[in-house]
Amino acid sequence: MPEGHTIHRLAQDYAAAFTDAPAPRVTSPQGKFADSAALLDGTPLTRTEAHGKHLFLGFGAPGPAHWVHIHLGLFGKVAFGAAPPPPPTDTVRLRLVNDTAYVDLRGPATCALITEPEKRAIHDRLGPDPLRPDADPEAAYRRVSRSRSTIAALLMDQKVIAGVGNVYRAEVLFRHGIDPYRPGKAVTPAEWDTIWHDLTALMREGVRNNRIDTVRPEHTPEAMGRPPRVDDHGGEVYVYRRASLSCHLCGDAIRTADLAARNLFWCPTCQKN
DNA sequence: CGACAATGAAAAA
DNA sequence: TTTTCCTTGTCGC
Repeated sequence: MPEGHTIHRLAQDYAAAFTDAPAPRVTSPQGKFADSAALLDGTPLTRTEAHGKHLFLGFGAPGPAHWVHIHLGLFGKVAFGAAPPPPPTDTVRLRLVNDTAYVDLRGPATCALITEPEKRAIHDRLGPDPLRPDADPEAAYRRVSRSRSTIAALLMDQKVIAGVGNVYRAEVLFRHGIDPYRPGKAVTPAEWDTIWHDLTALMREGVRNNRIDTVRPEHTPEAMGRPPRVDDHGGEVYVYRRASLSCHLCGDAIRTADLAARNLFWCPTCQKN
């Protein structure tokens, strides 16, 4: 379920299992990364880093000589386990194994060996990431406030803000009653400040729990006396994938539409601003 | 067993 | 704006 929180969590988990440890065996059973895997095999994993939905694994010390750039895309997945690993299936793009742990990467949109300058170029084309300490929310607002695109499209644009995906965009707009079709240039500085800081808090919690929860304590199923969620995306939400179900707050039907090539969900009654 | 959807984004047109 | 790529699970026949 790869939005930015997932990738930051993966950076932590890769580090916990493979840094400060003997160099892992690196393989690519699926084959597409085989040459690079052979090059890295036996080199220690020394750093891991996330920016938006991009994951970077640094091999070699001290400033990593090699970076593996991973992007999960829509359905890439990572699976950690205790050593010894099971025989790999033929879809495992990248496997790391040491004496205590293994990790398998399947179905990524990107898994490539890159250099430090290439890595820098990726950072340069990404907007600020609410989960990174170096993030500058003003840089994002400069783009938002100049754009005629809708706020819903801008939140999904990784050049504007990195790490927000379809769930966080729908949920943060609901939480602040903002009409997803409002043009970016009509978003006030105060509103952007609210959106940014709420995203920071929500996504930090997402990293901690490894899932997306956006429902305030007073609106949980227990607090509202309604049945718990039925959807299988993993967390408790207001509108995401709840098309035609009733809004938790006002009871009106949640709507859905295509926006920025994805399914948008919103409550037309609660999000009129 | 094929069709299809899914929290993404780049390339092609 | 449309097509393409990556994988897995589910649904319908």
